[in-house]
Amino acid sequence: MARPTMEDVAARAGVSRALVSLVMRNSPKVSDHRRAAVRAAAAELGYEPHVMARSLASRTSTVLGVMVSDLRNAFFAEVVEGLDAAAQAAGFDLVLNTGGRSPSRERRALRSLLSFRPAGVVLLSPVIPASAIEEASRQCPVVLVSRTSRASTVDTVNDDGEAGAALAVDHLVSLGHRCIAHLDGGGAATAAARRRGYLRGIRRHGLEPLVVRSEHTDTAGEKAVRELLGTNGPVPTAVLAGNDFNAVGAISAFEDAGLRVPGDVSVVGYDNTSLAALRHVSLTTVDQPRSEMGRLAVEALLERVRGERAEPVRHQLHPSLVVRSTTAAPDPEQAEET
Amino acid sequence: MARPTMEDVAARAGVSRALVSLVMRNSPKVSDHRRAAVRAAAAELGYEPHVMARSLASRTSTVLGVMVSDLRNAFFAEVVEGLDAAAQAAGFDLVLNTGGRSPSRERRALRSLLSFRPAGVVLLSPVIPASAIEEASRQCPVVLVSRTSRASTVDTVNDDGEAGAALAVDHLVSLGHRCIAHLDGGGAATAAARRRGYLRGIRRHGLEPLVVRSEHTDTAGEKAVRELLGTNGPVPTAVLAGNDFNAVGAISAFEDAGLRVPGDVSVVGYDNTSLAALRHVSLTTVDQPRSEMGRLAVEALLERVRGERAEPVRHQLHPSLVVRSTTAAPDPEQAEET
DNA sequence: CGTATTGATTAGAGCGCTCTAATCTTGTAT
DNA sequence: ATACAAGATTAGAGCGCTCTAATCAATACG
Repeated sequence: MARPTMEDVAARAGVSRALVSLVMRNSPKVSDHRRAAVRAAAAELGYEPHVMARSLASRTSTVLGVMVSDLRNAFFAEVVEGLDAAAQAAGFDLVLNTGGRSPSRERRALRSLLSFRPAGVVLLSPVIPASAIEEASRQCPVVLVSRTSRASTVDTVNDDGEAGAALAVDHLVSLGHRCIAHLDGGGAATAAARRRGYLRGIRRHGLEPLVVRSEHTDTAGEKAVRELLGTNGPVPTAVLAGNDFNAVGAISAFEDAGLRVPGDVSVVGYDNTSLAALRHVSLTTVDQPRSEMGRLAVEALLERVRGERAEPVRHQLHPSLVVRSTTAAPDPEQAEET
Repeated sequence: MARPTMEDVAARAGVSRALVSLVMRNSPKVSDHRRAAVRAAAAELGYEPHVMARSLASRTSTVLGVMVSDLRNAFFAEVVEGLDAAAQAAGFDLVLNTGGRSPSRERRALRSLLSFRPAGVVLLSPVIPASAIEEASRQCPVVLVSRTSRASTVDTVNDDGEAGAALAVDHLVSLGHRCIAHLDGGGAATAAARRRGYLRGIRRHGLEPLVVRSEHTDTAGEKAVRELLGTNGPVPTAVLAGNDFNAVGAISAFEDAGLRVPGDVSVVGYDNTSLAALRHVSLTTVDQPRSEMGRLAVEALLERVRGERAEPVRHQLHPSLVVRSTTAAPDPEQAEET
């Protein structure tokens, strides 16, 4: 298992270690003759440079640390795919951790990532306090995805949740809905913007807002809808869920209660995860360009690494509405009742 | 951004670099007095050891390379969570890559992982040829998840797909089904075992097998069912899909054709991904213990690393059936027709 | 024919750490 | 006091690489 070193290659090719180093880094100042000899020797030995040794010697890193709060959430998994694609293209590698939405675990995970002296760190929807993030940003560039920051040392990549939620409201209103509820994402980092967008949209159309506190899970969505149906207030003809999972839970609860989606009630999700795209679910939802977000996060990091930029950048991506089969014009009868 | 080194801590604490090294590694042979001084100095400077330098000097690695063919597939994402948990517990970090089911990309990804001189490598359902895997296993321990191998240098972690599929068939038969089709997973690594289990189960009950070629995606599941319904052969009263995605696609197609699940036709998935657990989907499926698989993969690697074992280990996990709402006794009328 | 000049190659120090072997302190027995 | 373990501390080499500065070879020029 002892792999060959640069020294071995040098000996075999009959040159110095330094020359092998130049060849491995594709330096132009090597004669074709020697280059070929080194290449051949390396191939015969199956030699590949040791990234850690390289990193140590060159005082640079090709590692990007990634802390993902929960990989099981398809949204994050897809952002990670985007990160990976961009990183591979730029010759970087990802060191990945999960934080499980627990501040202490996240702190440990972040510490672990930083001990690699990475070129940069991506935090996907972290729950640790801003101070911990700023502290990390003193060690290397940090970019936040799905979380905002005011620190001038950290970049952010978010979708414009306010615009996205407003988009969904506009869609529902244009279908004829007048009573539209929002299942709030509770403590989730993205929840506040979505709620603001919902409220803004509703008020612009002169309607009454109805916000039900929930969470970004399907069971929470179910529970919220049960509560909604249990009150003696008006039953909305449409619901904007906090995210896709929440929406799917809401749909379940409606169907359990004998209401058809979209016949009796329309449901809109948020994120456009692969779940929403399944024909069986076919959820109308707001798309966040996830791989694009991953790409931008890597790009932001590399700009800092290369010293091309010192001021923070706040990427705010334009969400778009994806209309599928869970929204339709409201049932005329029911609409009259309201 | 220049982080403190061991030298800085040593100077501040008034001791040698070697002593700081001992403290950082929790060596017992350091006096309490000095230990406290070093700890204090490290804390004041915000010092954390540089894992790469440590790795280089100690000739050991705390890195585990992970190549995942597709993170978007919840199954893999969940195995990665299991890997992460086990790795963190053992003080290891994951370097993660995706191969996108493309042999050339996978090769590159694997090469990239190996250049870290990792303690071991986990390959999740790789598509590269066995020879490439064996070659890698000469560099460091390799464990395969969801793929088999005969090489004595590589370990494997798989569920017993044959048993799992047979389990599903038994369940359907016990409900009274006599005509049970299987949507084959096509080229997927796990497909063959599942097909074998299906055939074995079907024959043991003296039934006629009906295998439809498909893929492990929801669109393929839909397509396969459309084909099934288009033929003038018997329409099965139950279907064992290749995996959960495939099952969800199949359900869509049945419902589009006016058949109710499970009223007219029962559907069983495979994997028990989070998708299946969603109440809205509530799919009867065969559970693979994903995080356990991740844990076992890490364990196998560490056993090799510690030299505790040289012979290959073939973990074959017992799948279990999770009965939800997509299976029921067949409609008596339709059963008579058959 | 000597001397710049350019391009190709290499020696050697050093990245931040670990690890072995040597050195320095103690405490204890004599 | 004196010797000697046992424990605590440190010097120094080295992990596999990069990078600067120096060396060497080959051509060009007056």
